[in-house]
Amino acid sequence: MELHLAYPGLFDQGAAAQLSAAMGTPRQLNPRQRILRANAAGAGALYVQSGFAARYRLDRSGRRQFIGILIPGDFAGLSAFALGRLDHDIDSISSVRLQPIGHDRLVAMKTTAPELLCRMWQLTLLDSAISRYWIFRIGRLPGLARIANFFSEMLVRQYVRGLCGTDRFELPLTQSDLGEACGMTPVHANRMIGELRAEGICNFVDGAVEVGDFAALFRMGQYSWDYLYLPEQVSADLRQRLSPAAARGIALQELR
Amino acid sequence: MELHLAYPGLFDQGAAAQLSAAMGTPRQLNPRQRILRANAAGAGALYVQSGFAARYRLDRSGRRQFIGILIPGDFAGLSAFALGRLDHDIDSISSVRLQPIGHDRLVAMKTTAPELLCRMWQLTLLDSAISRYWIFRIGRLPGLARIANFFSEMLVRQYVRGLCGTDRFELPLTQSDLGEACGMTPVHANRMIGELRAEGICNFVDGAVEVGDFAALFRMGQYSWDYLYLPEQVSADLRQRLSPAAARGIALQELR
DNA sequence: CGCGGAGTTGAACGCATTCAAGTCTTGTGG
DNA sequence: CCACAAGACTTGAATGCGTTCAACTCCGCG
Repeated sequence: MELHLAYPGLFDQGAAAQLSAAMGTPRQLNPRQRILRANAAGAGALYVQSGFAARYRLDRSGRRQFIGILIPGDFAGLSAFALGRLDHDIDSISSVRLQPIGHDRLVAMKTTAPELLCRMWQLTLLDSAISRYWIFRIGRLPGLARIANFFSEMLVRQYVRGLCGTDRFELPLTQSDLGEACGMTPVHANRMIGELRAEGICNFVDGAVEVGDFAALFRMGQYSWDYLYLPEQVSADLRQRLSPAAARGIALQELR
Repeated sequence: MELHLAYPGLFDQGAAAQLSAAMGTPRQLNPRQRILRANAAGAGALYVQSGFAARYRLDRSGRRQFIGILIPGDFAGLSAFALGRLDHDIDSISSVRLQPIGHDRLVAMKTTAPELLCRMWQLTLLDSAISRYWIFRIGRLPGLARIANFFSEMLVRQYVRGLCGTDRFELPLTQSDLGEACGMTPVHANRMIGELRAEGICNFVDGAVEVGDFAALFRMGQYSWDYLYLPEQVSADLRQRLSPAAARGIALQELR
């Protein structure tokens, strides 16, 4: 089974094989299904083999705020394993194929493969870094930049796992979902998308984003991927694709 | 050395003693000093013995977005230990007393005290849960509720460590800081504070919050502390203080 | 054929920002 | 001791970004 080159820099060949061996039989979920419920007791982790899912919290009147997106190669429920329960809900967005790693298998790793468990810790820390970046995005950036920044993250996270190129990537969200992810109304999300389209930066249509101008997208969103802890080689590749000029030695500070 | 009953439910007497023993000599920092710099190589962790600090990221024009507040009993730099570097800056807000736990001490724990390291993992997951809740707060709540919700978190996190009662707590932020924490301008933060004061809910003055109406504060902010993973006993105590009626068997659904 | 969900667009409203001017406190130097 | 500068807080007024409400199109599906 393929691990999507999961988590560049974190898992080597051997670790991926070990992980793969620990996984149970996959289960398939339809779009818009509950994957994990808040407060549910932790019971192992779920590896997202394909499809997209969303972590979210509800406000008093029942409206959702996305607090994270799971893409192929992510784990759901790792924190519930370590903390005993989950503090938020997770729903599938598109059809999703999940592979469980039983609670006992994870416990067993403590003795049989401690450094694998250490990698799991790092995964949860990566999630944490991503959450912090979401705070920055929603707290500091105006609407247009917020969408561009969000798209940028979705692009990079998929790109570094070999799930897409730099000119197009899957994003099976509705415009309402997009609003819930970026802390704005669906109507406003729609308008911001329209603006990005009008400027030729990208086009969000049919559950995917067609990227017209890679560099402009990142610039518009003030995007920086430092928080994703990519290995230098991967980061350099991205920098080079973002700006071939920089690869020829011309420094572009603002792109870091 | 006192550990502030740190992290209710996570550390028992023995673990606290072990932790305490691993700590180096404290260092004192003035307000508004850099504690850790983004991209700095990880070098152990810093226990916050007293004082307040803020994690933040800068936007392109140099304005800060707070992505977390460190209160006494928190650790700074734990994630940098596990991931190798830090993705954000940390500054002191007030005077801060920090006690370092060297990188080597942490590494040594892998073999000498693995379950202590496991608790450290849980701490980082708690941080992660708090970050997610910040996304919810900033993404979904209108200005007034945002402030109330933020105050509520600061109250609960300090209360459960025995750092305050329910009628007043330290919060040595300026109104500008408050704005940076809640994703709004200082001017607007000022107005929201004024409204809370006018309604008799709380008064933010001289680096502390005087709580006029505990329950109203939480209600106004739609606050729920489920994400803090408090032990049931602690949570029950809070519930009881929040609403003595509930303790007499009258269910109040909206309070979680 | 009609329904419902997703997307689009217009117009009015309002929350939050911006700009600006002012007070108050604190610390520093004359 | 007072003068002054700087930072924190406060307040008013104008502006504008984003929400809300509403109507309409498009499309897939029963």
